[in-house]
Amino acid sequence: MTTTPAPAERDREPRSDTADSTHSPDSADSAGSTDDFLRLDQQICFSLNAASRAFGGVYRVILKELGLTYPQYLVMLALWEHGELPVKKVGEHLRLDSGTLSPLLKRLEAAGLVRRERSAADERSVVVRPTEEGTALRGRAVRVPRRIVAATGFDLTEILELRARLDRLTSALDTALLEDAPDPA
Amino acid sequence: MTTTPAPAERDREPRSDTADSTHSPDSADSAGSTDDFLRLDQQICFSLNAASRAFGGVYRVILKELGLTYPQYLVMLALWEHGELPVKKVGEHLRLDSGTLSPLLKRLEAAGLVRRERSAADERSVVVRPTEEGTALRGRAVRVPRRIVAATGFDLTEILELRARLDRLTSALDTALLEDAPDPA
DNA sequence: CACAATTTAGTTGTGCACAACTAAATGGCG
DNA sequence: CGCCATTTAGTTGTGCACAACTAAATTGTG
Repeated sequence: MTTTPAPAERDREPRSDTADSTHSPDSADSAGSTDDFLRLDQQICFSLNAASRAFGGVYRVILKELGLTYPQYLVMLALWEHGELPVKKVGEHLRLDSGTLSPLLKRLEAAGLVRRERSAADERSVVVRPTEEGTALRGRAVRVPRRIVAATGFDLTEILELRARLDRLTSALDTALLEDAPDPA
Repeated sequence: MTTTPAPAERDREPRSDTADSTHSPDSADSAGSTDDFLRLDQQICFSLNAASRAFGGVYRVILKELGLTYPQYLVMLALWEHGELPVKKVGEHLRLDSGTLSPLLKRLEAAGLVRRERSAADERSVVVRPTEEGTALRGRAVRVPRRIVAATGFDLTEILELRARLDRLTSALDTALLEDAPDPA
């Protein structure tokens, strides 16, 4: 118990200037009005991040018995759905690039769940397909989503609504990123 | 675009591969329901994850001019709010353990933004406090949240609602984890 | 007081995310 | 045909997340 002296910061009161989005962010300290926005528990991304990691913990426990990590599980989901995919397509489905996928797929291959082979038609492409063992794993994975949903305590309607909202958020953020950091040259 | 021969396996209803002993009893209301749950685009965690990483991209661009990563920014937020904190408390605020924080704080210290010193009262504890430079950075960080909010395209009401929902989700997941995980018999 | 249990940071090892880069194959174009 | 821009995976390096562990200080209890 650290017996912190509690150095008497200013009282942080949830000021009701919240909708004051047009207020100029100019002057230096501005310790009053914009203060609230800097509070940790006001940050949407923090809540998002925390939820994502909380999910990670639950998935870690549940997927342990399948011998998968969560990203590996996502790859297997994509393969179960599509049968086989070039690395490129896997990356599109999962929003991951080869820097993440190459070692991940190598681990899945080492675990005997997928095989990777260069496409004959296009030697640049590497096609990933589940092995028999990988396909068999699907039977054991079927119960995972239900257990996850149960852990959230949300009903299906609420989940669908949240999902829609998050997808819209992701789109907006992607768009903002493209508008802000272009280098079209 | 790889001119995939389109293996025509789009429609899969492989009920036969689930010959395991433990038959899922509950619900099982309609045909194909289990199948749908395994679809990638049905997974709430995937949407959450994607949103979290999309945020990461936006923060990366915005925080670059402050020389901070997102987790480093969160630490600075906590320090700006509380003045100084032992590592333990930082971890509680951010839901991070020492395995993550120790190297992160070391990098912040190397950047000259914080100092770390052993508490005299309790030699186990290490107190983190912002340097003058670290405190000064706050002035430049003040406008970050507004830019983030702008990038989402959400209004404040919607953000608050989403945040509340996510926090509730995180609580539920944490609870489920505590109930499920420990069985040290 | 002695000493075991707990608390607190730190270290090590594994895996993911992503930027920046390399290498090889492909396709377009003169 | 020869050449070059593009596409596709892979590699390297940095940083975060977390489990499992260590070391040291502190606390509780007899």
